[in-house]
Amino acid sequence: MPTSTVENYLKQIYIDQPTDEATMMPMGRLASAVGVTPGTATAMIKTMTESDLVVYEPRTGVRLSPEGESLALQVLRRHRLVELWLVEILGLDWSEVHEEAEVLEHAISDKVLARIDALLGHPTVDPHGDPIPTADGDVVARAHTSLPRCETDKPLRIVRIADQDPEFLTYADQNGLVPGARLIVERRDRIADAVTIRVGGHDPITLGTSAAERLLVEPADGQTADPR
Amino acid sequence: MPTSTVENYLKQIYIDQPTDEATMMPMGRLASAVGVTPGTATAMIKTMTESDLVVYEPRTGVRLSPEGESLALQVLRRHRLVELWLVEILGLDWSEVHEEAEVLEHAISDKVLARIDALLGHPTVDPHGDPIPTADGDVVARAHTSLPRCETDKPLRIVRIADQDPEFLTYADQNGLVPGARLIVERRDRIADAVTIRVGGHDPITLGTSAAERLLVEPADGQTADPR
DNA sequence: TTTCTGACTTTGACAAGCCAAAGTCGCAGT
DNA sequence: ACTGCGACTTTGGCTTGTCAAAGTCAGAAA
Repeated sequence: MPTSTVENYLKQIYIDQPTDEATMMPMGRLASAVGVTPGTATAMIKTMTESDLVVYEPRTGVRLSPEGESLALQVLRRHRLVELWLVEILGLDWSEVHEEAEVLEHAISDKVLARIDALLGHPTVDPHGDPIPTADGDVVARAHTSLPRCETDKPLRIVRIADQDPEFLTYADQNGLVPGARLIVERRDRIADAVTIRVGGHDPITLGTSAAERLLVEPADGQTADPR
Repeated sequence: MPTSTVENYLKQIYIDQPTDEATMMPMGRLASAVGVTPGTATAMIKTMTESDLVVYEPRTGVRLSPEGESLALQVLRRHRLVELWLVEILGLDWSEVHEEAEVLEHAISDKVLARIDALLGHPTVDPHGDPIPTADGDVVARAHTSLPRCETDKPLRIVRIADQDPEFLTYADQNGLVPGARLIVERRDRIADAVTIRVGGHDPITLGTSAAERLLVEPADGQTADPR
């Protein structure tokens, strides 16, 4: 059984994969993702290499082995199911559940997880729209586009908010920017580096591109199922 | 914040208090309760003395300080609420929840605990009949008698099963020996060191005194409230 | 091509917990 | 009062995970 420290390293490496390339994560980035000094990360990754959880190339970076990826997916599954449980059943605010889940994900047994999964009706996405890996490690990712890359004046629906920062999430929530919400891009301004959108009945909002990038959307022409 | 190791030591010291005497727990017993060697316990208790969580007298034993007791009660509250949640909401078997709760009790935040408490309707006893301390550290213990000390032929009700061993609990469950169940003592046999009881509609069962001691009961003359 | 710089690795040290084994104490029994 | 033995404490050592600081490398800049 991996320790919870090892689980965290695995999770961070997995999350860092931008698409699904077999690309290497630089040690510096891993270190700051996990919240340790680079030296610590190097040491940890070396021992994880012994257990065949990762592939490590000095001065290049680190990548998950198949076993490592499978473990990372289990951790992610626990994390996201717990988040959803906290929101749906216990009624916590979606902006604050990430922290809680961060601890709980290392304490939940398979048996309890299975019950929670059933209680929630075998959901496929967490409160932020992130996909929940299945018990056998499949991730059914929804196709989506980052907001700044969308055409203007087309109906869109938010699939996912790719940020865990409570401040950002609270802001999003207050402006109706939750998974499932419908919106259109009114204007894109390259010079101001901003995107103006209109959500449901609300007034238009203007977001900087870097914030807008964290909103992932899909076309909302017909009546596609709500992601939750 | 105390580590989960410290929380476990505190919990074991608290649980060991037979009644509510300010008596000392011998180090040997603490060590085996926590599952470490005596030397480890001595070392740990010394550092806990520094933080004023316990009062330690070399070669005599250890006792909780007021701060220690308050912390122990918080841990116990988490443990027992989690146990009840596992049984009532997730539908796990009461014989197996102790192990699960042992881990979860160190991972649940106050906020989540409060939600679970509310979800369960602010319960006062866990699935084994053990009292759940209130958020501010009060324990409302139900008066009870150990089965072998009861009169024969009087109606009794099980208040509590003072054992966490899954095997014993499964046996108890299969024989209807759950908190709230009614029974009468048919016979006590000093020589055979046994007690014969009859539970509800079941056939009579004969238990050794040491097993019967773990069943705590109260008189069931009138219609007292069910402990759950 | 050489140098410089920033990213990475190595090294030494530390804290928390733990064990095994040696040392010490107190009390029951003579 | 003395002796033994069992319970307790001490000592030395191990593992995991961490940091700080010194050392090294590779690629950008010259």
